[in-house]
Amino acid sequence: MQIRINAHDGVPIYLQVVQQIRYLVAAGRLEPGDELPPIRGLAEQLTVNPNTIARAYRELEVAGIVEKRRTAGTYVTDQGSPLARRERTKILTERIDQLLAESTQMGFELDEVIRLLQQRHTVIARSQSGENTHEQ
Amino acid sequence: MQIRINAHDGVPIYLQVVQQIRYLVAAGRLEPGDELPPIRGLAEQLTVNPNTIARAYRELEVAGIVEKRRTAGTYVTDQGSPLARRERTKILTERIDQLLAESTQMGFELDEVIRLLQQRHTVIARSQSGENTHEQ
DNA sequence: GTTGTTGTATTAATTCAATAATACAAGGTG
DNA sequence: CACCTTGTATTATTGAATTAATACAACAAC
Repeated sequence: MQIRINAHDGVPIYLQVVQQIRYLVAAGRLEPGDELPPIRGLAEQLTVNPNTIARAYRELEVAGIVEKRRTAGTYVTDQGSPLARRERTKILTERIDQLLAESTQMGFELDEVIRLLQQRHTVIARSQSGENTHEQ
Repeated sequence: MQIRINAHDGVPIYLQVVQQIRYLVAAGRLEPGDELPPIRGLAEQLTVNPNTIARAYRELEVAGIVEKRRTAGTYVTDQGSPLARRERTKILTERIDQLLAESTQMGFELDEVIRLLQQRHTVIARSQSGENTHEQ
């Protein structure tokens, strides 16, 4: 399991783990049914307390990314069953409201926001598939 | 100055003040040139330490929302001079990238995001002009 | 100059999230 | 059963962010 922790960048360790595993799943490097490393194993590998990993796994479980089987380990879920669509829409709506509040505050018009959104989408999509295109 | 503080909702007091003043400015209830209440006055009104209000005002100043005149008080800026467009675009780009990452993670397509964005924009715009529609 | 108002600076107390130490519970396998 | 591996629960420690106590500095009005 390729996970890198940076202890001094302000982002809590458990969050770094959550984010990186989310990314691995999103990228298809971890597929439904795959087993995650046991809590203790990953904790040891990262030189971190098992509770910290347990917390990360718990968050991933709540988010519907993984499921735990009591004494048998932690597995990537079948996806599609992560959260009901209604729930996901609710979360997305919150994020969008926040974005709108800030962009309005900064004096952007709606169509400017949408234009930038589309632009970033293509930029990001390209850098995901292609390889290292530049960012910025 | 109509500001309401909720001491028990997890959001730091200074941030609540910042957000509410930002909102007052955005809504036009506070106009360029208007004077904010003196730090001590607002602190007393909210039963809070003056430093807490000072911090809020400082953040508003950094954000370009207000300016301080040494011993004469704190005033809403002329706006238009808040942050250079390039700087604002940079910030907005960060927010948008974050939104895209999350929405992709949750399985939304770009046009779903845009559709919801447009929808929320009209909903919010309506509730702003109308008056107090429900918040929550 | 004195006084009263404005914002500022320094330091201390407090609170809370993150992490760790440690012990517990459940289930599979010989 | 005995044992090993899995995740869980409880409690303590730590460190950063928030808030407060208190004293300072600048300027305007008298």
